[in-house]
Amino acid sequence: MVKINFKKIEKKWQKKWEEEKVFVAKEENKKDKHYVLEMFAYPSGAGLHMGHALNYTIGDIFARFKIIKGFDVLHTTGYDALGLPAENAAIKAGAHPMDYTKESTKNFTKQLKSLGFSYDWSRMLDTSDPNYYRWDQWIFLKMLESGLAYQKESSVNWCSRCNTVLANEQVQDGKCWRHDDTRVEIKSLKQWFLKITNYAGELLDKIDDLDWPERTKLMQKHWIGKSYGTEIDFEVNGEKYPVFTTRPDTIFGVTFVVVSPYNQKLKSLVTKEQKKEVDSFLKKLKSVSEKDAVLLEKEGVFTGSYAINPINKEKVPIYIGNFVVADYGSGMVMAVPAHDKRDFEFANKYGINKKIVINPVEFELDKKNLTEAYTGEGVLINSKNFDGLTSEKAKHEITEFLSKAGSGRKTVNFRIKDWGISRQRYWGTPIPIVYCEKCGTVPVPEKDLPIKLPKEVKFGKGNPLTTNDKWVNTKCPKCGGKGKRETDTMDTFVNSSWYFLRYADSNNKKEIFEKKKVNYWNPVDTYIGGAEHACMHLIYSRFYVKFLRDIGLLNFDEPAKKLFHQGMIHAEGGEKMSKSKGNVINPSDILEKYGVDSLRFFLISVASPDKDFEWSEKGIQGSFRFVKKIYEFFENFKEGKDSEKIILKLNSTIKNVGEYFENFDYRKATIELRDLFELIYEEGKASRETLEKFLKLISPICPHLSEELWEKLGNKKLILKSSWPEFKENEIGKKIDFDLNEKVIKSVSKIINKLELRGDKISKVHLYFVPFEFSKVNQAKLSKGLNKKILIYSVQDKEKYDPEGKSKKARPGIPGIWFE
RNA sequence: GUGGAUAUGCCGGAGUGGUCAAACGGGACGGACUCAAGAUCCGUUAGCUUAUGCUUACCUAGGUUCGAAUCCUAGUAUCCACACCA
Repeated sequence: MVKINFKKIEKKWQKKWEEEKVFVAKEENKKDKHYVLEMFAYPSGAGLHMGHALNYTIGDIFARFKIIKGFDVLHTTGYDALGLPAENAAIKAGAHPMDYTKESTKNFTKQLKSLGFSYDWSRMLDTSDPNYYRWDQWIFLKMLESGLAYQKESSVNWCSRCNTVLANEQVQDGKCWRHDDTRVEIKSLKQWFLKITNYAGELLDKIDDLDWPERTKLMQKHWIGKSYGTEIDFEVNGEKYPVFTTRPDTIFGVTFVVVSPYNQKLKSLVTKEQKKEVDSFLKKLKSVSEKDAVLLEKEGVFTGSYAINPINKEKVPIYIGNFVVADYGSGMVMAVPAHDKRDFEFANKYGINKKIVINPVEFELDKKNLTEAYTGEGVLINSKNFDGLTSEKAKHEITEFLSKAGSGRKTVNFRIKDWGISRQRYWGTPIPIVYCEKCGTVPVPEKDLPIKLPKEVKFGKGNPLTTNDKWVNTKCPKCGGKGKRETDTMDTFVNSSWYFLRYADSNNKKEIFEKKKVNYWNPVDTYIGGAEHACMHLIYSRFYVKFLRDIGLLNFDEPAKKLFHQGMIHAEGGEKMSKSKGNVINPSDILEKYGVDSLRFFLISVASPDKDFEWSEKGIQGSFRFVKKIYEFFENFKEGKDSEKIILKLNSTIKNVGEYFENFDYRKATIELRDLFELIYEEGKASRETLEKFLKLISPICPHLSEELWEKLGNKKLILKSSWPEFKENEIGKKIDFDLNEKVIKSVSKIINKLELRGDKISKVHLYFVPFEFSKVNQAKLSKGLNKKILIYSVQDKEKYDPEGKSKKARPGIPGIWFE
C-alpha cells in the first residue's frame, strides 16, 4: 500500500495558495461578487473545537465553489475577542485578559491555518483591538446624536458578593454562578440603552423578505412580538397612568389594577400605611430572579392607592403583582379577573371582586360558580351603553369613545425591549462618556477616540475599571474641568453587530469603512452560524445595519441575504462533547491521523450540515479510505476512452453536484461523487478530461487532494483558478431514451395485470406523456408490448382525450394512465 | 401554555405517488489476499425461499388511488425555541 504524506501535501498547497494570493479578495467585478461568512469565533483558551471545524468547513466549501465558478469572493475571519467569558477565563488562569486573549487568538490562527481554510488573512480583525472598538465607540456617539442611545434606571440582576451586575446567563437557579449560596437580587441601576424599539416595525416587516430558515424568522417575529391594542389612562392622585390592553372590550370588568414591582413610579403609589407591607413583599421578591418568577404563584400586595377607571369613573385598588412584566407597555395593567387567567388567580387569592362583562355566545357564565376565567370573545353585558355589542365591535367603539374623551388611544405594542448595553466589567468596549460635575453627561469627541482600555487594573472586587484612578479621572471635554469616565463597558454583542461590514475594509484607520467598499461586498450573501443566535446577534445586526443605513453609510437594508444554521456535533453515543465528560474530539488530533481532506469529507458526509449528528471514529475512517482510494487510483490509472456509462454519470453528476453545493446539500454531493468515482474505479480507466472534471467537482470538499492530483495530471495552474465543468443536458436525458418504451411497457403491464386479475376489462389504454418524452415513445412498440390498443398523448395536447384528468399525473419517466 | 421541527431497515441518513425491500455511509456476517491482520478487495445483510414468486415492511389508526414511505385526516412520541407580554 502506498503511504501518502498528507501533511506534506497539505503544507505544500497551503503555501502555494498563500503565495499566489488566491484568497485575497479584490473588487474586480469579474463576474459577480459573493460574500461568504461564518460567524466569527470567541477565541477561548481551549482552542478550536469540532463545532468550529464544521462551521468553517461548510463556509469554506461554499467559498471554494464560488471561487472556481469565477466569482469575486470575500471570505475571511476574525475574533470576537472581547467579552465576559474571556475575562473570567483569564482571571481563573491568573492572567491579564489582554495577554490571555492574545495567546488564545494566536493559537486559534495557527489551528485555522492548518485546516487550510480559504480566508483572506489580510482582512482579519480582532474586536479587542482599539482600532476595531474605536468604531464601536464611534457608532455609539452617532446613536447618541440621533437620540438612539440613552440612559435610564433599570432593574438588573445583582450579586451582592461579586458586587456586580450579572448577565441573565450568569444567573443559575436564581443564584450567582460563582456563589451558589447567594441569591441574585433585582437592583435598580442607571444603564445605557440602545433604542432598538425604534426599528421594531421595520425589523418585523422585513423578516419575510429574508432567505433565512423559517424557524429563525418565526423566532424573531415572536421575539419582536407586535400586538395591536389600546392604551388607556387610569387616573391616580390626579396623574395619568397609561395602561396597555388588547382587550378594551372588557374595560367595564376592571376591578383592580396591578403594577410591576420594578415600576419606576412605584414609590409614589405606596401610601404610608402600606409601606411596611410593601417593603417586606419587595424584599421577599428580591430573592427570586426574573426567570424563576414564572414558576411562582401569583402574589402581590395592596399599595394603598386607587386608580380611576376612565370609562365609568369607578375607583379600583392598585396592587403590586409579581407577574407583571416591568418593561412591557407601561409596566402596569388593568385587571379583569372574570376574563383573564392571571387576574382570575390573583383575585381569588386576595378575595377581589369579579365582574362578568362578556357573555359567551354558546353558554351563560355563572357568576357564583365561575371556576375559571372566560378569555374568549362574546357579547358585552354590564357595560352600560356598550351592552349588546360583540367583542370585536366593542374594542373599536370603546377605543373611539376613550379617544374622544382624551383618555385612551389605539396603539401598537412590541414585546422587544430596548437593548441594555452597560456591563460592569472590564473586558469590553469602554463607553465614550465623561461625567462632569458642571456639564453633566458629556460624550467624548470623535477626535479623542479610541478610549482605550487601560491595562493597569485590579481584578476581584466589582468593576476593575474603577480601580485605575488615572484612567477614571479625566478632563471634561466640554469645560476642561474635573470629569470622571464612564466605567461601564459595552455588551459583547455590540462588537459583533457590525463586524461583517468592517471586513470590507478592515484596515481602514481613518474611517469606519470606505462607503464604496462596504457597499460592494455587503450585504453578506451567505451567512453561516449557529441557530442559538436567532434572537440576539441576528436581531442586533439587523438593527445596526438599519441605523448605519439611516445615517447614510450603507445602501442596503439587511445584513445577510441568506442564512444557514449548522447542526451540533455530539460525541459518540449521543452526548454533548464536553471537557467534564472527557469525550471531546479535537480537530487537531484528527488532522494528525487522517488529514484535512478526510475530516472535511467526513464532516459533511454524515448528515445534512443543518442537522445534529454524532461523531464516529468508524465514519471518519470510511472517509479516510475513500480519500486514499482516490489517491491510489490516480497513482496508476489507465487513460482511456470513457464508456457510455461514465459519460452519462459524469454529466448528471456535474449537474447535480452544482445544485447540491448551491443549496448546502453537501451530503448528497458526497454521495454522487462517490458514485461517480466508484464507476470510474470499477472500469479502471477513463479519459483525462473526465478525471479532471471529477477533481474539479470534489475540489471544494477536498481541496488539497484535488490540487495535488490535478498537478499530477500535468496541470500547471491551480485547480482553484480553473473553471467549473459544464454538462451536456442531452447526455443526461439520454438514459431515458434508451429504454423508455420498455420501461413504460413494464410498469403499465404490471398495472394491467392487477386490474384484470380483479376482473376489470380493459380494451383501450390511454397514456399521457410529458412533452419532451412524447416524441421518444413509439405507439406501435407499446401496443405490441402491452398487447392492447394504446393511445398516446402529450400532456400539452389540448385535443387529448382525458375524461378523468389523468394527464396531470404524468411525470418524466412515468406517463399518466387511463384505462377504458 | 404557545409556536416550530422531526418520526424510514442493526445505526446514521437519502427518497417524497409507479423503476422501492428502499440510495450512500457505518456496523455485522461470509469470502479473497495473507504467518496474521484492526490494512485492502469482493459479496451478503426482512422472512419464506431460490422462484427473476409470495408474505411482512418506512411511528399508529383510518382515508384517497388501479397503485403510498411519499398525498389527506386523526392520534402518539421525540427534540427545539419562546414562555405570566395583559
